[in-house]
Amino acid sequence: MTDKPTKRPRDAEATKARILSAAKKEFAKNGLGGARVDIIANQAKANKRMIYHYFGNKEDLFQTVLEEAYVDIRTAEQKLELEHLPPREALERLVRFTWDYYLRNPEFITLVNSENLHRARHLKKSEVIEVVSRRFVNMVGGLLDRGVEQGVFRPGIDPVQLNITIAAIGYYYLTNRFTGSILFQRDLMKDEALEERLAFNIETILRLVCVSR
Amino acid sequence: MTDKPTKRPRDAEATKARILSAAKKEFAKNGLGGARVDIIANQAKANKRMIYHYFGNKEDLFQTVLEEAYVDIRTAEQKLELEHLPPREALERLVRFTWDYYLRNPEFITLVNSENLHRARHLKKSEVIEVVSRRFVNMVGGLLDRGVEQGVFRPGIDPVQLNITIAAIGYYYLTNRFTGSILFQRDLMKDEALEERLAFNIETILRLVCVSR
Amino acid sequence: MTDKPTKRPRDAEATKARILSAAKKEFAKNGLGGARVDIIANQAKANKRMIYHYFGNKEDLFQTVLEEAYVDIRTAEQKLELEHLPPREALERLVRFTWDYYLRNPEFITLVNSENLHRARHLKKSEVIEVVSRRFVNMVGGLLDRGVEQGVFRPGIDPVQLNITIAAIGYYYLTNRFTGSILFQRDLMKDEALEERLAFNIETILRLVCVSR
Amino acid sequence: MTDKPTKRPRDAEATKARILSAAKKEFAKNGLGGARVDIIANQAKANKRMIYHYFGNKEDLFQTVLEEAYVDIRTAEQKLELEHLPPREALERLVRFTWDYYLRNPEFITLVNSENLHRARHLKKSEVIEVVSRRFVNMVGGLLDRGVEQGVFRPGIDPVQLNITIAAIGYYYLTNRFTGSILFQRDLMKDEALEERLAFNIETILRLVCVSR
DNA sequence: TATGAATGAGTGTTCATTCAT
DNA sequence: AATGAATGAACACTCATTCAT
Repeated sequence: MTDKPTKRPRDAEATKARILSAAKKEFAKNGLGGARVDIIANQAKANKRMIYHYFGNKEDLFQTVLEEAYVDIRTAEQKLELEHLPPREALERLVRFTWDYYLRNPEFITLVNSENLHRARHLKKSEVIEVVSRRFVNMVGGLLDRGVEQGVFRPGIDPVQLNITIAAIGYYYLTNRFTGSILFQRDLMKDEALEERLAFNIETILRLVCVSR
Repeated sequence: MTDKPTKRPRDAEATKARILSAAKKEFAKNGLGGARVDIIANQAKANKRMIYHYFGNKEDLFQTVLEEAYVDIRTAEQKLELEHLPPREALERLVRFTWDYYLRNPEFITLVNSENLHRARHLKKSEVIEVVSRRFVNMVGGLLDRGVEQGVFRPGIDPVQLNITIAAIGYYYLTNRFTGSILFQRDLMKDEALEERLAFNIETILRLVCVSR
Repeated sequence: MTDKPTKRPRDAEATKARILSAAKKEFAKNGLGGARVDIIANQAKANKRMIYHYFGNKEDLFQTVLEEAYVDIRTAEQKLELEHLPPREALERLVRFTWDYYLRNPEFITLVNSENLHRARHLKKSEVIEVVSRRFVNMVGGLLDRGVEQGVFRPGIDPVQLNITIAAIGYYYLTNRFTGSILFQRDLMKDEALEERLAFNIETILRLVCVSR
Repeated sequence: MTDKPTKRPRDAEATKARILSAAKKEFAKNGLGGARVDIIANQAKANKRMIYHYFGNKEDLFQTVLEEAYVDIRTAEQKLELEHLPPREALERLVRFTWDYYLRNPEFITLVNSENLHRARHLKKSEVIEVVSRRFVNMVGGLLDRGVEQGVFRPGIDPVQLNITIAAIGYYYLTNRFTGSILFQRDLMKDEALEERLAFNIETILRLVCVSR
């Protein structure tokens, strides 16, 4: 705070951050195998050597990018403060958030796809993941319990299955938007289509979870 | 059709078939970019040169594999004969079929993922796809109409959104089974888990479509 | 023998031979680590890809070169037909041969040096080596026995130690010819120096092995 | 010598020494080409930049290490005080010393090998080497003269050839211990083997030099 | 004196594709 | 119809060395 609080010597942190950002983009665009280290280096306005210096190798860089992506979404979810909303609103908010997050962070989806193509080889080695994941499941579990208590949610719903379903109905639509647009011969990404889909997804989840009255 | 119905120049057709089969496997396992032409040739017990002879190049081979995959699933769907079942049973059957098909043909999912990573570049060039797709949407649309007519389905449901949702809840679970198993710390692929998921998916769709009574 | 007895299709064997020859040169000149695959390919008038096709990788190529070098010298030794000479002449012939071989095949020395720098990592994996080596030790052992029998060689000499010594006094002189020429301030490689050294070596071995009379 | 006998700018000298020691190890292990500047810096607990500051570049560092190695062995040899021993004992002592020195300073051998691979490029530029070398040859020459005078050594032996032979029979055995152990299928480095070899070497030299009586 | 950041030119290796038979 | 040989462009990764502080 005294002398040079912000400026670091030749700014290693900034370089690392630029590399990570460029890597996320490139991995998202082309997958782990298709991504090019040269391109990452250029986009980061860094030297290829720096990537190996800071991140070891391409796979370790991918792992770091992936971990960061998971931590980011889980962190954002924690900020939703669902506890302060009535269960139904909270649930709707979660569906809406999930959809919006995927929409605004399309890299997340591609990274996850790539990781699954590689059988989660990198996530297996990660240590940060479990913690953030567990907290998330508990959050949804708590919401479900609260809803049941108040008589607005059906009892007996598995929070893991619900989580998966909420993710699925957004994720699938977006990851398969290219083939989908051809198969169904409509532009799945135009604004009205996106709004329509979100509404459909909210309806799907509410009908699944809420007691019919 | 008329000339030589039984006796084809057997070797050529067989070689093509072996190449296609090996290619589907390899593309599914490693994606378009990660697949190796050498490996396809070896697995097909064919010569690398044959691949180029019959299919032009790697991308064209991928396109052929992809088209075949879509034709296969659409053909199987047509055989369901949903028209002969009551709407509710027909809908459940469709959900069940979709799930089973993905489960038994995991290559389909990976091929589609790969194609979307490449922004449906190959599907765009395909001509066979539109036909089979349209027929499929009509089938589901017809089912919805019949269900509404009989008073068991809610009116106003978009068959495309429904299709996407039915696919999504199965597809997402299976394509993300590796990361999912780590995130949720359970084996998503053991028998009970699979049965449980199918039941959950049927419930999701029925609650979405059927009138609550 | 009928149609095209000598010419092979696009001559894979010739290419392999050219690669091996170029590799021997390059490895001898620069050691395993210092050798450049590019240079080997160029010198062999072959493509770099061919090296990997035929030999796997750089290390395997080195192993092949090394094995060939050992087989070559052991084969040449077998052709000496020491059995047909009186023991003393046979022994002298062996010393002379060893010296000449090192002199005419300087790559052999450098290859062996390089392999020892790498702790014989490649030779350990070789299967051909043991056979040819054993035959060689037996040859010298037989010669010693014969000399003892005839009363011209001292008894109790270990053939392995003798082998090593015969090799050592030639090998060391030649492998260290560069530093030696500076240290001793004479050109160790001029003709007279070479002749003088050979004579010295013969004297060394004969005095070591023969009975003094 | 006079000015600041005890208190040197300690850190600088210590850093240089640590670098030299680490460099000797690394060069001995991997040769000039295979040695890594990073590793030397790390092992020396110094900064890579220091190496360039104190020694110019990698090759100059190698030259310094090499010179030091030669000075060390020549210095040790001078301490033998062969003049105070009877010729035969003095000669045996020299053979024994040479063997022991190689055994206890294996880096020396590898450094010399590496330098010869590079055609003594660095030694050529050195100025200290000639002095120490000449003194050494003179020492052996003096010993030979003394032995001849006393009637125990044969006349006419070239001290340079003798030097080379004494070195050769130890050096070769040790530098080729890895390939040798495989070729001869015995562990050349176990204690008995080493003792046996030393005895054999002493015998070889004594028979070569001493008059047969 | 000392150090972490940064780089350009390589280095082994891989791959889709074409050539010659 | 089928095949082994050959290639050029690219790719992940490395290294000695210099820059900036």
